[in-house]
Amino acid sequence: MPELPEVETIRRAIEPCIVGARISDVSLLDPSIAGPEGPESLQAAVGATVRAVLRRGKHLILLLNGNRGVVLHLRMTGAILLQEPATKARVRAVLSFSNGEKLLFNDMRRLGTIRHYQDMKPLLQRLGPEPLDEDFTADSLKESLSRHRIPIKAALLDQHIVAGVGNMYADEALFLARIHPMTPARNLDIPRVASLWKALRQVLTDAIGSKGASVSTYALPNGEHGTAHFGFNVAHKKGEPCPRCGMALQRVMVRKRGSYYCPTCQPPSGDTAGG
DNA sequence: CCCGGAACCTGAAGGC
DNA sequence: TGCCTTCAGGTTCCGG
Repeated sequence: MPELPEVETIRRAIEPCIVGARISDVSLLDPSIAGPEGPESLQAAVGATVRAVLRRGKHLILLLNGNRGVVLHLRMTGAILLQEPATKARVRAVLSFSNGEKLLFNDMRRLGTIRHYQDMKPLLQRLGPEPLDEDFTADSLKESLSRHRIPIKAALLDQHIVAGVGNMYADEALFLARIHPMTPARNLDIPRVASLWKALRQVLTDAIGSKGASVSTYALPNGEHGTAHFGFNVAHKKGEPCPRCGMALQRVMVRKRGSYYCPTCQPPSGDTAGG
């Protein structure tokens, strides 16, 4: 499941291959990948030069002239490949470039999208802060969380509150910060928010260093696997002993999302709803 | 505004 | 063995 570290890893891999090149062809083997705008809308990108490859949250952005952009979102099972896959591929789209490079959009479940934006500004502005940027501080996170009474786990998954965090890294950050996933966001005091802020940045930075977590279908554009999942403490580890205290890790549903945590290290606070 | 739930999608896993 | 149901989760949309 590609989250910020996985998309950032992909960005770094493809950037040197396509920056400065011209998009020579956009081929949609599965037209539904273009979303409601329809496959024709993507033809507007043909002929444009890739000025930069950016990441914003979980969005991968090929920045074109005039603040236009081609935006790829991998959703659950999407992957970007720079070469023909060895086996079991579900290639939904192929972007070809003037320098001979090809980007293959592989996606088993067909939830991923590719879109052309005439102006990137609306997308960039509606997303929350980048958790690894300097303007994302413990104070700004506290200010944002204080406006929501939803469970902190749900708040971390809200892309308007912080961009790029998904189910795995939300659970890992909450474990490091010793916060129960059901705790109402606005009830976290400054010290606990500061712990969470630090944990979020730690978890995401470490995962980028490990080139992402290859659970499910995620792989690098050259087919290699990331290793971040080997460092996980709680994600997808129901029943295994907590690495800190040894207690069996539990899994609960928070807003329909499987949430892994240690019942001892992350006890429900007195004000935790639904505990 | 705030919040919960459905829908999208397909392969794996579990029940009978 | 095999059919059927449920689950996985990022995002958007809809309704109370």
